[in-house]
Amino acid sequence: MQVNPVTPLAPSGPAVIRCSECPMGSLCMAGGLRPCDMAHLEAIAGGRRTLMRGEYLHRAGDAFVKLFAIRSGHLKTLRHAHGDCQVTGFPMAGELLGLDAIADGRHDSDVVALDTCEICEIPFDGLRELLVAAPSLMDQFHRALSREIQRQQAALFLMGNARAEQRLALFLVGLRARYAARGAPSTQIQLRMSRDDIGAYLGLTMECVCRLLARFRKAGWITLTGRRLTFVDGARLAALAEGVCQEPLA
Amino acid sequence: MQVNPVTPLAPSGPAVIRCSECPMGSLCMAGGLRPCDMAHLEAIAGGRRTLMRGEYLHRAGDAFVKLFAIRSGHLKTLRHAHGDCQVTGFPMAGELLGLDAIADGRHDSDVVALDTCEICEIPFDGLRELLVAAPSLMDQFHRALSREIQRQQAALFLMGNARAEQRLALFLVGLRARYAARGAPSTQIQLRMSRDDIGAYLGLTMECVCRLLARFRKAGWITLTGRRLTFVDGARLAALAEGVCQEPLA
DNA sequence: CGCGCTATTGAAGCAGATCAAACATCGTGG
DNA sequence: CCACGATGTTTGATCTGCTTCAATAGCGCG
Repeated sequence: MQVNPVTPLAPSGPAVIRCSECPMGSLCMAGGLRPCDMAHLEAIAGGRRTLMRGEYLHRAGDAFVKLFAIRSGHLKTLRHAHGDCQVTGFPMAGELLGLDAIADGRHDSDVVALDTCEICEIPFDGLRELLVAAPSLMDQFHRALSREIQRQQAALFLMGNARAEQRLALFLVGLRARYAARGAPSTQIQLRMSRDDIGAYLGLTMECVCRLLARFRKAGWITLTGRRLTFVDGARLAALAEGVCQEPLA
Repeated sequence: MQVNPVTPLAPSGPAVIRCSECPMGSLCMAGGLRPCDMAHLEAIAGGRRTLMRGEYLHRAGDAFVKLFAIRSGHLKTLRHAHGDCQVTGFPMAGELLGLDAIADGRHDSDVVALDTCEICEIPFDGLRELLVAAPSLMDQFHRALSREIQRQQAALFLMGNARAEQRLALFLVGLRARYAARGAPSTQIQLRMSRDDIGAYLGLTMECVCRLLARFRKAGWITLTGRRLTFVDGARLAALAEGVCQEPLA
């Protein structure tokens, strides 16, 4: 029942030093680069860092010096203001962190590891110089920035228009799709975040998330024991996520 | 009572041809550029366009060819999916549009003029070449992208955590701040969008927006006749926006 | 002057929040 | 090994803020 200890999502044993050999290359910035540009990127993306569960990659207010690329592991990004706290995302392997800090040279969110994470550090000053020399990398970088805007807009749309049931369904199928995009098994996944985190991400309370998960389970769309989630009727779930309103689901 | 017909927010009479002379220069991408870089930008940012109220700058699905810089006027950006429609922003003079379309070469939102607008067109291919040649422009561009991410994150936070009263207060003080940042009179402003638009932006119904505006009016914090809004007790409104929970406001 | 659109106000219903309590799960130390 | 507390999850009961539906009022404009 246990998955193979070495999967694209588990921390790899010895640190991989080259972007060209990184299993996440196609998702991270290095995707679609000419080999020589790749070499340049490797040259500046020297730093590695390992985070244990609960450790912070950075906190709101920290000076922005580097971008971070996730080599493996799962994290959550947080934003707070006067007591309230919102989870803004659950970044995972192959994603880029810190893009929102470029504008004013200071991070405005916390980033916490949900499990053991391997992180690449990309000094922004070095990257800036490199972008000028390697246009394909620059394009890649701009796409990454733009995609981040899209992601936020989609999330915003979700919060504004979808009701709880739909939000959660969308969250689940989105999560599944992200694992699938990484070539990882996606019909059965281990949730790395608490119900509370999910709630804070979707703008719902923990209790509400629980009840909805129970409904999905009773409807036979998923099975869920603890944080082990299995998609049983993915199509039905996806339909709900798309807003196709079916029977009110008792 | 009528404002001077020539203000930074009104469409200027004869088209200004040079970025260096554009009244919005400091807010748009040209801010803080070396004069020679400015000249380059002027060279590629040739196209001008005037939109009348209700006209579309572009629609979801349109191919992405140019970025748009707003020289004057007000617009709204829309996103839809299966019937539902969300207003994602009310861009105004000095802001850049289209950054979300870079990633996949296709716009995924509609942009509609709320009044007469003058728009600069910046061919993206030209800009890309220019960025390589002019590092200061590249930095400026990255800041613009990053700031857009921040804006979306802030909006997301709002939707997730703030209740209706606070959202609307935040919307109003935000609007005021944006006028102030442009050097325009900001204690009395003309809303360019309908109550419905405000609702669709804040994730509320039009009725709810109306009721809240009525409350703010009764509390003596604003006056509002039609779309003419005056801030009377800005501090109180700002306090509410910041989440300082005061008396329940009858 | 009357038509159409936007805005306002009222009454009723409901989705999700809040409060509260039981129940797993898990690491830890006796 | 089990008892233990800490943490996370589940379910129930009640409450409330916002939506929905409906009707009226202003306002601009031909």
